[in-house]
Amino acid sequence: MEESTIKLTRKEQIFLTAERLFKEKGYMASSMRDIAAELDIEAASLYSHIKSKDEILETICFRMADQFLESIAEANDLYFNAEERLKMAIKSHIKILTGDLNASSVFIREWRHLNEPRLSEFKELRNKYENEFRSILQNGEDENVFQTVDKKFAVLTILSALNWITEWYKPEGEMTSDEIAENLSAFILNGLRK
Amino acid sequence: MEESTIKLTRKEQIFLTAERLFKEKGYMASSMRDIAAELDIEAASLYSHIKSKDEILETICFRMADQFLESIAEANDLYFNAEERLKMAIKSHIKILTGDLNASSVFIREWRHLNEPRLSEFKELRNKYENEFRSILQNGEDENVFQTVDKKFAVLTILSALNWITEWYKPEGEMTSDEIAENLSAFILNGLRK
DNA sequence: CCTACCGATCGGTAGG
DNA sequence: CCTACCGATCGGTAGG
Repeated sequence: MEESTIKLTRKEQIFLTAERLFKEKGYMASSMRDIAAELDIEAASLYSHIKSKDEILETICFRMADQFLESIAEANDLYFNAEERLKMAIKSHIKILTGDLNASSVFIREWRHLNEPRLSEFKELRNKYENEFRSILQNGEDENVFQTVDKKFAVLTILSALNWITEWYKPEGEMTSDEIAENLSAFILNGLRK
Repeated sequence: MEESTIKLTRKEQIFLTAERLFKEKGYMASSMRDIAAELDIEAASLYSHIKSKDEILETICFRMADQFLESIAEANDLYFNAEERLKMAIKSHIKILTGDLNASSVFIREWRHLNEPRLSEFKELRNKYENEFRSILQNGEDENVFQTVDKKFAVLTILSALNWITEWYKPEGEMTSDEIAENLSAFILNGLRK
């Protein structure tokens, strides 16, 4: 595990531990004392490295949001037709998810516990990301390659299928991350193509 | 709203209020005092009608689980070919979800906070339900109507797309529950057919 | 990074 | 259904 073999700052160790606990038990059910115990220190000592429990959740959620937004910008830069853009966007999304399951789960499930104004900022980033997907579907429709569908509805359906991966994916499992990406993008493209 | 116009037992009012709060803020972030305040009574008074906070969550989760299991049994009873079975199973699933968004959200998101042994019982029911879907996909493959796919993977993908509806569906929105069911079952069937 | 501690809040009970 | 209350636990601070 990274936590024990690679040298990380205490702050990063705190984030990694929190991600794991937040995924397992949820943000509200994980106490600062739980996190501290995992690191063999006292709860009060955490506050030498971080400002608050809120800060941990914020850091996790916004780091993930940034990664997702970067990856779709890259897909749009690299490709110019809708089908390849969507294929890469789906694969990158899955790569990010499976590359850090703990942080991804927190990003997907626990963002509701962000406080304002961070909560609104987060929702805005999410919306921006969904918008990029909607644009790709529109591209495909304009190119006469994709069917005419309700974009909002289609994007939410696609992203839900992708995000659910964090609920069942096991790195030791039968399917590799790439196989999942291949299957899912084929399934989705198949459903969208004319 | 049902809560004010139809006469309900106090116990049912407590469940309805809890479903709404658990959906909005999550189980852990909703206190017994929050629930009581919504009903204009003291927290201690809740305990004349229910045994514990746990009991509320259990009731919500298992009621929903029972509904889903009944609905798929009905689909299997009424139809004998895979395509019709799956179509009805999808539509019934969506009807249950949109028919009670609060309870459905709790069922989907908050079951993790069940305690043993109820947690294991719940997971078993969930697995039973997923198994019924897997059987239908197998039927379709045997009938030479559906493609050969990884059933576990396909069912999780289908259910995730269905369940995500609770995150964005608004009864006042543009799409009716039936339209969503129609679109989604067409999309899924399209992806599965040979 | 620790000891010692704070005020707030939690689920729940006793007794009426 | 309420008053009065319990022990436990929470996020966080002061001061070293």
